[in-house]
Amino acid sequence: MEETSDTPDDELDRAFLALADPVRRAIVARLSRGSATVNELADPFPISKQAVSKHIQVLEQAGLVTRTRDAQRRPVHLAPERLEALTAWIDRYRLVRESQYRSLDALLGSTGPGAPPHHHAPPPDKEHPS
Amino acid sequence: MEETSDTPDDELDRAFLALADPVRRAIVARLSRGSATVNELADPFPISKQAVSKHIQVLEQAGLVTRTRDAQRRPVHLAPERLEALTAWIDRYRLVRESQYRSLDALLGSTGPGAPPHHHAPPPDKEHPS
DNA sequence: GCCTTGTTCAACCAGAAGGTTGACAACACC
DNA sequence: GGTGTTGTCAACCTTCTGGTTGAACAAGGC
Repeated sequence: MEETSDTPDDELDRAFLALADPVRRAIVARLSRGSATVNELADPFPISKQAVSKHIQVLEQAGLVTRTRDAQRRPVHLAPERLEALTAWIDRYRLVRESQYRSLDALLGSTGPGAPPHHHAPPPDKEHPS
Repeated sequence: MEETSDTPDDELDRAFLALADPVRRAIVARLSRGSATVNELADPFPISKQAVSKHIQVLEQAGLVTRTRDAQRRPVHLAPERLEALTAWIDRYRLVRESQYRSLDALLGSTGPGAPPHHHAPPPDKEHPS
């Protein structure tokens, strides 16, 4: 069981943070139907183009979109691999594995922030998620 | 506007935002192996318990964890449904249809200044493709 | 009743996020 | 060459976030 097999913490940070904004999610949704330019992306939103440009930069730094150059236009394309990395992360924890692991790990030992936790062996409480 | 059927924007906001922090992701990872109390969760992190308590509140408001009461303890449990809602959202956009992708060139070529004619004929989905 | 454990509340602070406006670079068109 | 479109950069403002410390509340144990 490897955590973060190919996705560093920073990248997960940026990717989740990028999707934590409705404007950026709408941009992703729109890009999934085809690439678009900044103006096209900015059009449906009541905010300035500069703000949308910033959103796109956030998405780009998160690895969720890429950009090419076509004259003065900078078309934006969705980069689905990063989205798959997110589902990969989530899928590791969607399934709550209970009984057998609980005895091993109720506490933890060696984890700093940013590193996935390991296990220890202290007094587990017996609450199960309904 | 039929957002209420699936996952409202606010909930997605909170859920993605909650996962955009390495401490909170580590808490989720930890909880996937079994429920834990605030003290247990706070132990591996170099931050105060109050800070961890805040993180847990963020996760709770995001619907990612639930809490019960056990004497003076407040054990925290993972709530996998919300995680599945996130993968459900992502899965809508992971798949980029190639035909539209290819039509990028046509789009770029035809979208003139003044930008009136968007000629995307095959829009199978709107905001939420199933 | 009092003390200990577990958790939260309140006030506060530094830094980042998201928005604005204005100016400017790059390129196309006339 | 001048004009206009596309997009970004810079400065600025406001709000939110993540952290701190210190005190307070809740439930058992003595």
